[in-house]
Amino acid sequence: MAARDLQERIKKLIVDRRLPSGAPLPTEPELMDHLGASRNSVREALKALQAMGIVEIRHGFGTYVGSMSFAPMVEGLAFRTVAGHYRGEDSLLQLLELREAMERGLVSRLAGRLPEADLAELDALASRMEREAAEGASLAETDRAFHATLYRGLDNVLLSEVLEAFWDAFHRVQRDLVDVPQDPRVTCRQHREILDAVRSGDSIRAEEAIRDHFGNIRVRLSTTGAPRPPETTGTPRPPGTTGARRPPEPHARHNERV
Amino acid sequence: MAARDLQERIKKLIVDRRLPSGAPLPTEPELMDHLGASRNSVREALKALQAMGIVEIRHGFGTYVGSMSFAPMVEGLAFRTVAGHYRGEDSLLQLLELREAMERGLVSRLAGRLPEADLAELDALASRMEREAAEGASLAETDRAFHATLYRGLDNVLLSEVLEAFWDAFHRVQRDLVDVPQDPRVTCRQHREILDAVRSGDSIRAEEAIRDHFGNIRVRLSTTGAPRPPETTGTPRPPGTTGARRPPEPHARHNERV
DNA sequence: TAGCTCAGTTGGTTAGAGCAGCTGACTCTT
DNA sequence: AAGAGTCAGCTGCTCTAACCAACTGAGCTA
Repeated sequence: MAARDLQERIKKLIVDRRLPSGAPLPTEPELMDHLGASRNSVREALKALQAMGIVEIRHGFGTYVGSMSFAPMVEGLAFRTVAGHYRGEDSLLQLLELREAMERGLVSRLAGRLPEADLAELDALASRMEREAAEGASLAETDRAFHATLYRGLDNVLLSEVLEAFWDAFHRVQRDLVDVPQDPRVTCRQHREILDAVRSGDSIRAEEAIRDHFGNIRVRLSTTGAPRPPETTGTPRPPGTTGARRPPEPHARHNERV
Repeated sequence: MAARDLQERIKKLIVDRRLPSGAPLPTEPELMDHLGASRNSVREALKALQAMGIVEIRHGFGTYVGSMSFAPMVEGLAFRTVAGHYRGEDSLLQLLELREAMERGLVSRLAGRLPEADLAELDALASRMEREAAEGASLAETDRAFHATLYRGLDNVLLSEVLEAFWDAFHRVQRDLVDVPQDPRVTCRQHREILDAVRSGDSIRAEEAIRDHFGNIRVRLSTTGAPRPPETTGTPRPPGTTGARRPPEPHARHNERV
């Protein structure tokens, strides 16, 4: 009766007091008093809120209103993808398609509308990428910056963050799961093409450039083999005990909508 | 040193044992034993995982591998939007733009590719919406079903779920924050137009239909006034105590990337 | 003045007890 | 024998009390 409520009440407290990101929340004892719950329950509620990015906890320092970034979503998305991958689903490909769908829909909107400053920055990033490719260094960070800079011009923070979140989730999973045999030069050329297309203002061409880029990644994904299994440790729990517990049963979803 | 680790280790346990959604996890005492932590710490870790949708807890029954739905993301996204709205940001509009961007990018892909069965279902939904509009009933549920059915044909569960999550977040916030004076007949006509465009296979027209539809919602949003403030209860904490706590300071983001 | 130590704040962790929801088997009634 | 009610024994939930660990700022020391 209390637990779900506590989270709700803490959130209400943040909204009611108009606390901005980074503002200090009451301390645990104060919350115990204010909410009329034990320290334990308060902490569990805070932990859950922390997992949602709503609250930020700093040991020996205090709890604060979180930056509400999408870091937790990245976490959940990445795990979902990894778990699905090991179960033989094409979850990684689906994640890639999600990114592609968003970027394709967006790039046409900013073709020809990007200010010269952003274009110059993208130029610099493309050059850096080429240099890194020549040196055999990792392109990942530059690739991330390229995509982030590209969509910054949309002037929608939420959109940018969601895109970056998807990028993060995809790359984290990709790094952990598959060894991608990539040709850096192709990647560089495709980024150049995206940039050129956007600069020229040709939205059709820009969309095609994005499609080619993702098509390339897609091919790399599909060429790598089946999931590589991790070691299976631990003993599976013996299912034959009495009591309240009902074994396996892929239980019906609880997504009751009100 | 333990807490962050515990979550990680529980996740590893799920992956290593290949537990599918709905599979039972070890009980709290078993986890205490397996992880070498106290009950409290285990519970806090589980609460965090629950908030991320990775784990599902049923009182008096057991803990299970979660459905990994986007319900938690909806929660976080909705809260972020509400908080931003009350701080005077146009967070709700940004959320709407996010939905529009995705749907615009996707609808062109399925123009002309939808099987007749799906088109028939969409027809039925559009009719239902018209009936509801005539009766003065709420269109929300039918609207949700329409959009969900539309993108089901993409055969990408992740994509569908993300879209539905965005829809849910948007409507929950809209319902809580603003009173939208909507003309149901316009909404119905626009859905018909989307359906017709998709059926005809004209992807340009489909994209325009989506843009019109969202443009309509956008107008409705902007006509409503400023944020309606909630009551401000409770006393702001006195900042002048000594000790470890540092007052306000919009702290620097901790998004250190590794 | 520069540096250190220490007190007092913060959250982190552990332990033990009892409460609450659920199931399956047992018992009593019909 | 069939049905309903009860109870034991699982499950997770909440509370209390104590101690540990991170951090800051004031005051002491050199």
